[in-house]
Amino acid sequence: MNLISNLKQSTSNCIQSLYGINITPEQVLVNATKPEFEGDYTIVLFAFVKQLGKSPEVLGNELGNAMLAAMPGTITNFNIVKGFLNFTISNQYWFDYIKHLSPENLLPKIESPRKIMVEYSSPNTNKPLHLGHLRNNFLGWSIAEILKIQGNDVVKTCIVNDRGIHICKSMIAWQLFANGATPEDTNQKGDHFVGDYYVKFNDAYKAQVAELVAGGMTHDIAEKEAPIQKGAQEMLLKWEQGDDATLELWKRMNSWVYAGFETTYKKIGSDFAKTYFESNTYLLGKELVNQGLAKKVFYQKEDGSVWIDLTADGLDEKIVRRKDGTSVYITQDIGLAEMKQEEFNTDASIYVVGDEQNYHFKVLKLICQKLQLPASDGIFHLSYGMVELPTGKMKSREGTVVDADDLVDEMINISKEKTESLGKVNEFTPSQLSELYNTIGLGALKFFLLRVDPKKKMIFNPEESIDFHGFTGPFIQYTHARIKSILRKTGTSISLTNSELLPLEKALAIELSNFPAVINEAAETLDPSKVAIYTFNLAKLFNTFYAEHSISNADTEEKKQLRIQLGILTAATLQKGMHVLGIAVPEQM
RNA sequence: GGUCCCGUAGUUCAAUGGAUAGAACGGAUGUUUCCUAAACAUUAAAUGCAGGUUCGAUUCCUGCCGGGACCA
Repeated sequence: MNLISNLKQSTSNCIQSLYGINITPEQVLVNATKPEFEGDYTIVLFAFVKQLGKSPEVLGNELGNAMLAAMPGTITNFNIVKGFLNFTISNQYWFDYIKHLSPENLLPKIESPRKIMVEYSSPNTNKPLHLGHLRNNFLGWSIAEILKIQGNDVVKTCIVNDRGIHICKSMIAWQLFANGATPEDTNQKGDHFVGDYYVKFNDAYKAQVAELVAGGMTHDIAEKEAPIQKGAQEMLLKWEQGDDATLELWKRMNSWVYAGFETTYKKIGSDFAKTYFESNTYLLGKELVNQGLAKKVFYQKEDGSVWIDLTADGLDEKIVRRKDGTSVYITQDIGLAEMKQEEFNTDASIYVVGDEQNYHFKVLKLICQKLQLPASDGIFHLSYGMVELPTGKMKSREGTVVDADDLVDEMINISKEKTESLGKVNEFTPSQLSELYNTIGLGALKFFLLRVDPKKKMIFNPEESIDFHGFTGPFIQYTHARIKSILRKTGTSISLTNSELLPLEKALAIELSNFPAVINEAAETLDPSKVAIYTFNLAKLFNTFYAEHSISNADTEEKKQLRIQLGILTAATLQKGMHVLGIAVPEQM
């Protein structure tokens, strides 16, 4: 049990034995003591003052003395300022703490691991990945790793939206404008190649609409009558009828896209235990709709369309099957939920999907619950905010998207220039250099996107490149590399003897001890930014320590040993923290 | 029309109802005979507006103003 839990439990026990009143450990608020006051941890007394009918001073004294007796050797002193009871923790406690900590036991495994699915990425096959997808990919991967490092069994999955009208748009544009060209001919990445035809479709479509409007047609009708739009719709119909030529073209173009995606996924580190394709799953939901009709979860209107009434749950009525019998988006998701559950039988299923779909997922979960699908209570929508440009939302049709591959390449380039200008790794081989540039460039990008609370929308300014200084990935990578550089010189076999910790040494010990709680909180709230902020604070604290105290030239041998141990533990904690963010830390940079 | 989310230094982000609202970038000023200056130190700078609940509100409630998303 960690110190903070002990303090809470002990406070609860002491209040029980002093006053006979039951306060649960969870009700006890323990904070780190503010630097301007004496002490390490603070218990906020105000919460109990009224219930216990004591003044904060009297309560503080009685509780303080009882705690002193309850945790001998750990608590050495206490003081009371207003309603705050500050405890000083013994030097011996912290010394023993870091003595027994090692890179192998930084994180205790949780007692009751669960099997959890994380679905993320979810690309469309009509265009390449953009900045928004990067946030999704990094978040999904990180959440999965955070849950995994706790000891859970995690399955990463991906659903590819590989069918529908948007795919047909790229297909028809290719037929019309490509003259049979392929990605190989044009030396282009397949996803970009196909994406270009999606853009070409929209350009042609706009031109045709404008022409029709000029000829006297209203805008609304022109949008429906534009020949290229009609062509796309006919193509969709043919696809659904299983027309051979259409299916062949569809498979061919999708295969180009998958090759492109694979390159990008490999580069950014996304991986999946299983990839689902909507073209394989979209029919399944229909059967569940029939079952739902039989169970009277759904009802049919006169025109034949099928609905669910969610007004009792504070939502609207929602269509689940069109009058022509075709499935809607949510029907497919019901089918997919069932399919995943059958295959993996997980306790929980986390969907990493943008917050524009909040309503959709509320409905999905409710429907699954009402259909009594297994584990539908475990459905959780990890809703993240959009990445916006200073000018507003990114729109692929208007060419205002920040392309994922371009951005990744740019970041790697900047890290190359920066590294070269510093000239610290001149002895690296070309392949080591290239790996380092990747590590740093991607580290900067991933950290930038993960350091913000996922729920909040974030703004990305393409005019200003992502920083390599301050609250950034490279800052932490640098701190790690510097520690490793020291450890290469001092060696890492050490023997610790008792010594009095200096304030910065103690501060490091306390910060290191917070790591498990941070991981647990990040897992509970599904928020990697907690880990990002923690690793930054730890690195910053170590840098302050580094500037203040020498490790290899410490005054005494026992100090040197102690500081080497702090270095080992800090480096290992930074490495683990960054790992769950998908960021590698170099030995040298 | 209905539902939901968001307004914190110049900018991008923090702050389970707790002490004097933290960081980073940008601005100003310093630090390299000594373990990597992608670093460290000092400094100026903010809770949209008006009420309410509370010992205590950036946080909870109401209204307003401003931005965004979704449903039909």
